[in-house]
Amino acid sequence: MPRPRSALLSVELIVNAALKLVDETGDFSFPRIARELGVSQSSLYNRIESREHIIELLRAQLFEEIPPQPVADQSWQDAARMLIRSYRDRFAQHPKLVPLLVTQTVHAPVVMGMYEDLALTLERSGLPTEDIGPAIASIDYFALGAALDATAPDEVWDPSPEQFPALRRATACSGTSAERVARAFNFGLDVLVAGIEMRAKQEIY
Amino acid sequence: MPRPRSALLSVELIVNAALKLVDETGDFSFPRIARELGVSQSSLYNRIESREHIIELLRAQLFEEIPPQPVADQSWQDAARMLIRSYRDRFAQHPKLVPLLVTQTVHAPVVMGMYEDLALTLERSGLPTEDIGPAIASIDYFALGAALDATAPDEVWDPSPEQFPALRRATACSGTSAERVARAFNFGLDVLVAGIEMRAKQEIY
DNA sequence: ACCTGAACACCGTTCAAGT
DNA sequence: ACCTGAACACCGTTCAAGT
Repeated sequence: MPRPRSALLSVELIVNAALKLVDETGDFSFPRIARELGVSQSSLYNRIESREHIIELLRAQLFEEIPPQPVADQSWQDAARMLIRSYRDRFAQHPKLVPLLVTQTVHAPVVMGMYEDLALTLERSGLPTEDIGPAIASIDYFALGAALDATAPDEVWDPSPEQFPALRRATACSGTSAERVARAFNFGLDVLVAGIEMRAKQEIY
Repeated sequence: MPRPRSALLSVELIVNAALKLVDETGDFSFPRIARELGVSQSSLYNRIESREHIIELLRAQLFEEIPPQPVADQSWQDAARMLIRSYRDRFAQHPKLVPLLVTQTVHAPVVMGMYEDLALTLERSGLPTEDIGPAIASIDYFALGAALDATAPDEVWDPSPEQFPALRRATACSGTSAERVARAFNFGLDVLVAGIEMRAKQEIY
């Protein structure tokens, strides 16, 4: 008797169903994945270990969808800008996934690859070795925060002008929420790269 | 017949119980708050509207525990550094609360007060008006990311040296997790302020 | 080896009922 | 006005039982 041609389930099917649910509803659950795949809830545990495991697989998925681009033949500034941008773009692909990712430590080796590229790039900047780690972390903080903000619902951020005049001036003509986030990201990216450049030149101590 | 001397419940009691549970376990729930206060779960809904409402009250609590310090009699650089630091310190007070806060939009007016101070400070830097919003957002991203990282469990971040040599060099002697985060925060803070200073001087475009 | 059904210990929220 | 108990529709995870 031949063994069954195809199993009902696979890690890939589970991850895809989870991602689809996240994109559509902002979250996933075992019951809903099982329903989506026409399978019982408990059978999922034959392929994956836990909810956290699924989240880790989703993170890896984010880095496998868009292959990393070679970056060695540019100035370190342009290379850094490119890496940070592509990091952000991965999150932008599935914005609703971001909140699920930020509270969990990274295990996926694919993600490490990007950190490695960033480390290599920052070494070219002339930044002292002990500053490379902090620089990577700072960039990570910034990109994560920006990704989280992009997730937030469009809210008319109108903070009672009479109480907060400077804030009103600052947010007066800031356009749509997406434009606001994009401008903030571009600004922060320039400022970070410029700041790192100064630090590398020892112009700040 | 006199009315009861004191109600069994108050918003303050609920918020304090929730914060205690978060500090101890990393989360709160209606059943556990109710048990803590010796009260039925459904009675909580007489004082608060939803789980999200409690989270918003916890955020406000974070800003009321430490009163904001006056900041007008310093250089804008020192003032900015101070504001960003105190922002981060609020999170550090209750690290396990941070993951609950980052995925929810801000409503608390207390928080707006800090943004207003930051806006006033950045105006003094000479930054063009249209850059103030992006600057505040970038700082917010950075501080939030740093706070999230401080929450993460101490993990020996040892990424198989042979695969990621630059990453290994960067993280070689980075000490404890708390030290690592502190160094990253200090580095990023300097870099951000220096970058904003350059931008204000039109030295970058 | 893989899948199912039932069970367990949790959630947030609502609502009729009591005082 | 405030509190309770019961109910509802959800969770993640385990495990004996089937094939």
